[in-house]
Amino acid sequence: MRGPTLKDLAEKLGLSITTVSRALGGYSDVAEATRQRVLQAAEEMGYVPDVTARRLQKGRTDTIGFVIPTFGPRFSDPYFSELLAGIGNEAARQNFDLLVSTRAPDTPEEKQAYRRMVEGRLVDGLLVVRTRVKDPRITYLSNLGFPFVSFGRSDLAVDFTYLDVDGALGMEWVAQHLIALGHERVAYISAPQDLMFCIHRSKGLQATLQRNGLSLRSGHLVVCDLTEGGGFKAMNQLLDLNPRPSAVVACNDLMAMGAMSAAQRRGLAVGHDVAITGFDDIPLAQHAHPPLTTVRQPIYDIGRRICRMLIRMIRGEELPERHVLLEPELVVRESSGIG
Amino acid sequence: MRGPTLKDLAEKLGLSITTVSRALGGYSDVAEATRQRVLQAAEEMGYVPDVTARRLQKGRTDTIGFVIPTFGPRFSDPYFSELLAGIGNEAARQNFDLLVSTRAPDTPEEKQAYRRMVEGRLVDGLLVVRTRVKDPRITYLSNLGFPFVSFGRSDLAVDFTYLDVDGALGMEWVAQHLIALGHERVAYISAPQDLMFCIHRSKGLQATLQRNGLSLRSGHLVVCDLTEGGGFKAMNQLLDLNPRPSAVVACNDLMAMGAMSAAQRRGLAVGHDVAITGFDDIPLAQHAHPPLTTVRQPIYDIGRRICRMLIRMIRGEELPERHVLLEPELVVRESSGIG
DNA sequence: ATTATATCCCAAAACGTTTCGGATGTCAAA
DNA sequence: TTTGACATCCGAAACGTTTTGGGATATAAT
Repeated sequence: MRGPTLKDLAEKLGLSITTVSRALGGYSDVAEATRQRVLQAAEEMGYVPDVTARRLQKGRTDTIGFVIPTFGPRFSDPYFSELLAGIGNEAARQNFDLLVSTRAPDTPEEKQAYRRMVEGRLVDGLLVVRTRVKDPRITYLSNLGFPFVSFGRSDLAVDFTYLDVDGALGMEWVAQHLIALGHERVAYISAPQDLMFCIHRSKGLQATLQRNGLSLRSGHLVVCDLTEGGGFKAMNQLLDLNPRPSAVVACNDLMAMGAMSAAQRRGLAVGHDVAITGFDDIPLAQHAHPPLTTVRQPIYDIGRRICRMLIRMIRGEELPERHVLLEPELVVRESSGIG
Repeated sequence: MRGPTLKDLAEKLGLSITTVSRALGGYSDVAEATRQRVLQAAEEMGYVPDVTARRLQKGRTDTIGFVIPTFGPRFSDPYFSELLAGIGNEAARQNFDLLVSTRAPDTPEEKQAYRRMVEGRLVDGLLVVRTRVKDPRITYLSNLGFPFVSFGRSDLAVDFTYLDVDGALGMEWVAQHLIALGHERVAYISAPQDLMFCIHRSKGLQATLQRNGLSLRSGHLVVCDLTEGGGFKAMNQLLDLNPRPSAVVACNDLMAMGAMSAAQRRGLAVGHDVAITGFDDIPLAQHAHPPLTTVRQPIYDIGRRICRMLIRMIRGEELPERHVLLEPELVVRESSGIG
């Protein structure tokens, strides 16, 4: 059941382990004829090097780690599957393996997953996503000098390599769009405020409103989790207000979909009686009814890019930019107003 | 930067590597006092065993592999993130690591990913999902006798361990539901017919229609990929027909959402002018507009379960059932008819 | 004939564990 | 005093690679 080893090959060929190894490694100090013999025997016997042994010897794993922050038992987020596809494809392209762990954020289990990957030397570098205020993961990794790239900034004093999307700018566009449509009672469905991306988006929204003489009235900011269910509940709260908001900005698309659902269940026409916007532009946004106005960030590409940055870092290459801030793109569809 | 090894600990304590190792391993042939000394020193120096070295010695990896079949660059599927969460959480609970690869199905790259994991001895077992007709992955793994559990059956002669949801039964219920509502012109948006789950669903649908004197008319079966975009295009084709179908059954929820979108873009009221159903019951189905009639399968639990089965298998334990077939559940919402 | 230079090959160490088979010392029973 | 039993510890081998630092042989230059 277990495959042949270098030793088996060497014995069969009457060569030393060293020579077989070097032949396969393409070293120039083995005769071309021998090399061919080795190659052929390896092929015949179905030799595949034992990755574990190689890792132990080389002192590196050629593996990158990714701890996915999952919430609750039903973690169903199209956003993450797309990010994962980007990361996975890029890793494969560069001959890296990908070790994945799914853990609830800010728990001992999450901490343990990071420690295991880092201190157990399971991976050469880590990808950190959904950065949080005073993110302990970043402190931990920075202190150790362990290679990592984060998708999202932080409010810590330490300097680290990250890629982020300018959420404040995205929300500025959303706000301007809504203001241009004449909305004055704008409400905001926010994710928990310890998430950095949420903080940036909130700031962008509120700053732009204020610059235009508006603001979130009391009760017009409601916090919920990042799911359709959360958005649904939050929207119901908002619609109980009197007067109710004329426009509702959600922190991501999933929440926006939930919000639309809540409005529609009350008989309101989204895009008419109330404007709703999201953030992310997941593929479903385009096929929602009505199609969702949102802010696009290239999730798949982001996955590839942070993965590429990390691998460069691991290889010890100099990164062209250690801090990347992407401009998102406003995508206007019908949920924010028809006509 | 690299952490301390057993050797470092042993030197510091004036003990042998063996004793330190056995002390940490909780063996009874080391004095309690020594054990405490070792434990404390390990704690102080922040000793964490090198997982790679341990793997090489033990001859197993305590890792399970999972190759996610991804389509195209934008692979955004809530279904998979939920499945992954189930798998990941169960694996972690049992102290297994999870190695993930993302590859397009039926490509040389996919084959290579499997070979690497198996023959490179990177994992102790594999999870196979989205089984296909004459699935080469199953043939490959069966021939080698490599431990794996599949989510989905196959049409191969070989016997292997699987868990599946009875798609035929699910579709039977969908069909009966639509027939009870009086529909006679039922159309079907199918996924590529080399996917086993699709075959089962198709059969269930067609058999039930036939048993009731109905059938899919020509042009009423259209095949597309498993995305919203696919469903959207397929639905447009169906709506160009004259007479157009009065009910459209989609092979999964994502496609159903696309189909709804297409119908609505033509001014049709879903659930009124045309009935639409899905399959999976992703969380978004509930918050679609109108909410989507669909068939529920417990994706998260399935993830946990196949993972648990695989780990049992790896541990050499006897499985209570090698073939599990779950009954899905019809969830009637408004997209199939209002009133 | 001697020395230099390639060319081809290999033994042994190393990576950090776990485990097998003793080795040593102590103490009680014979 | 010897024997056995027990408690505690350790040296060395093993897992399968890669790499280091030569060694042997043949050919070419002096």
